[in-house]
Amino acid sequence: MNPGVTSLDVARLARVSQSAVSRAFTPGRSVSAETRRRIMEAARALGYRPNAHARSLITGRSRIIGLVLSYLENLFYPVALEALARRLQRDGHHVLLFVNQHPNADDLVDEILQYHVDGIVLAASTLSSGLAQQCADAGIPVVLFNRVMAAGAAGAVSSVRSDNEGGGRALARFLAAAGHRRIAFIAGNEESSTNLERERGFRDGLAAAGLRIWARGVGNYDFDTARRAALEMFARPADRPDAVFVASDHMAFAVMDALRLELGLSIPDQVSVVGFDNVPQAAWGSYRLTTYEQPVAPMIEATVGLLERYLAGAGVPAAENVVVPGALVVRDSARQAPAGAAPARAPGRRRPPARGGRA
Amino acid sequence: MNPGVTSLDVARLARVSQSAVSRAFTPGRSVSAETRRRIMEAARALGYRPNAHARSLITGRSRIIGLVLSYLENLFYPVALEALARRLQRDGHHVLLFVNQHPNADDLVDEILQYHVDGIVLAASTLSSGLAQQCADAGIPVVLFNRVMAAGAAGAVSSVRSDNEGGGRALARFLAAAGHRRIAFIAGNEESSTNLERERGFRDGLAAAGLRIWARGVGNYDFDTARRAALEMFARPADRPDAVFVASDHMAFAVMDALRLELGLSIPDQVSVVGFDNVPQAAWGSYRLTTYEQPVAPMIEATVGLLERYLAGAGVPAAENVVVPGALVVRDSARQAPAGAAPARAPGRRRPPARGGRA
DNA sequence: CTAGTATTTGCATACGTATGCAACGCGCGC
DNA sequence: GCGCGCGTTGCATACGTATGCAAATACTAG
Repeated sequence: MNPGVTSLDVARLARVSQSAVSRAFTPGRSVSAETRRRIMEAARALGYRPNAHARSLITGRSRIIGLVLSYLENLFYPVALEALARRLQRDGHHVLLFVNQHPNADDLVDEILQYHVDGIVLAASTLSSGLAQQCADAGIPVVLFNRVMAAGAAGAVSSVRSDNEGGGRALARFLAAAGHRRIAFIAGNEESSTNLERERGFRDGLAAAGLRIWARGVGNYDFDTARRAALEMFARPADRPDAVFVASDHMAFAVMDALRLELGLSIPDQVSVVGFDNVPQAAWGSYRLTTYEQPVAPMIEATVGLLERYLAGAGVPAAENVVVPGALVVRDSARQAPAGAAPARAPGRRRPPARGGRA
Repeated sequence: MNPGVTSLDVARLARVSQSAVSRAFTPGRSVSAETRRRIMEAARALGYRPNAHARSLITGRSRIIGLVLSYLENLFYPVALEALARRLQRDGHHVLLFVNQHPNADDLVDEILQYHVDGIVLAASTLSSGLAQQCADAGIPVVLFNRVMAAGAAGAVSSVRSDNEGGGRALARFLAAAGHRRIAFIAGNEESSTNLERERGFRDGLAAAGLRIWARGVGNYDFDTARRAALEMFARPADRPDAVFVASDHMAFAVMDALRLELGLSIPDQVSVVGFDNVPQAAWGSYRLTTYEQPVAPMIEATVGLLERYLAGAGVPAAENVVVPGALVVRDSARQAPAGAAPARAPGRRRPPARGGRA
């Protein structure tokens, strides 16, 4: 029966002081080998485990990272969540989950701060900036994952994201090189930084090829909204786009289904579709989606790196905005440039993901 | 600056005792309206929030539920996770996440117990039973989600699952009624209770129609393993199955892709495919998978209900095994019985999910 | 107006651990 | 042999809150 057994009980059994027990369980504290052995033996006999709450009450660190997210149906987030939890666990940290219910964002701040988390990861492309700012004001390091703050409100809020703008540009170049001329765009949440950056890069890339966006719809990062946007966009055969960039893979699947099954279009013969994220499903046979990869592992590594740097040095250093480079992943959902004209088809693995620079 | 401001600071500013502050923040404690107002005002002015760790040190409740899972790529788990977190948040609880790294299951127990969680939800169809037992021995209520313990080790471990056996039986009946005769099965993890129950129900259902499993493969609940199992199973055209039940939707997608795109088979004309779970993707146009729904909302409700009953009454009552009824969801991935012969096609919503009985 | 009760408040202590400080023992070099 | 320094150990206290108990206050009935 574990609860109730305290460091004092262990101390009594091992015939040492309570402090000794505490020190035995704190790496880097000075305890003789013999004493430690006796203590550990007693601890095992009693089934003792240090009480994390008492511990964090003293030390001021909870070894808990708060994670805020809002929409798990887009596989990008579960995958990132799993990677983050695994990575933090390696260093003895753990993830406390907060799901963002829209109306009461303030309550959420309250709840997070009560737990005195060591850091906060905000992983939701759509999220009130106020939340981040409030937490940062409370002196807790905040890392935005897959998102940046609006330019004005700098604050002590860091961010990690992939190269959304570069990705958008690469996709535009890819579509243009394949000879597409009527290229459409289906946006995610129009106010989200991810969408703004991807769209900007995409427009830039098109402009470089002397093109503009042919048609534009809004999918709001939601499966069914994206489906309806696609149906509307492709309603009139006359001025139908011949390619479409959908701002997330998750929406791109909806678009592909709508085009193929509801409108009877053939992909990529009649229309090319490209997405963004490279979630696992993008590799599935039914989609084989050409997309821009957000490299989860390096992004998580950067996120944890930022957090741990904060934890090591007391006080919150200046905010950093890390941009992790992604990579174009070419599959079969989009027509390709005639051989020799454009970037070659990447057959297997893409270039290895590297640690990002700063903005 | 929130950290550092304590109930004592609030007390001083509001000219009351620290106890009064504590009571003002504990619902149900006796404080006069006027005092509470003054306290809350002072608290707001200082940006005070009660320290959850100090609180749980005293009360013995952390308002934290530990959640253990291992594989988030199957959307069933993210969806359940989101529902669980949302539901718990409503009552002021939160989810602390533990990802099961296989080798060191014992370390995991240690980590969980250190946080003195109020309860544990084990949501992974494949997981060492020892973990559950150890936590239960420590006096913490454990609920297995989508899983039961092997018959022998009863213990104080409760469980919530859907009607796997009934689901398997329903799917068998459905396939048999449609006139299939060479009906195959692709298993998940062969030792998992979910797979055992689904397979047993399926065999029963086939037997009732005078049939047996025509061919059997193992997908281990993994996408690519399932794909390979399907390719092998359908390799020889001569004795090819005409229908296959895949033990989870996640694997069923792999199977459908393999059959259609790698073997050129037409679904459901040449072969019917049915799955289990009814994850969101099963409704997507490319799959339109006929499957048996595990009703997430009622399952979560039952899970939280069990936990809260434990928390209300001190001590852990007897273990309960809740079985939530599911429902067949008929779509287009499987041939249907000729009209009038078998259960009619369900066009829209299925019957509303209901609270389960006990086993 | 008084006695009695219900409600509110403060005091003191406890929860389980970490840590500064002083005391102690040991080994080393001179 | 002595003094010095280093590695261990115990003592005492602090972290921020909840709560039993007694004192004080407000309220009701007679």
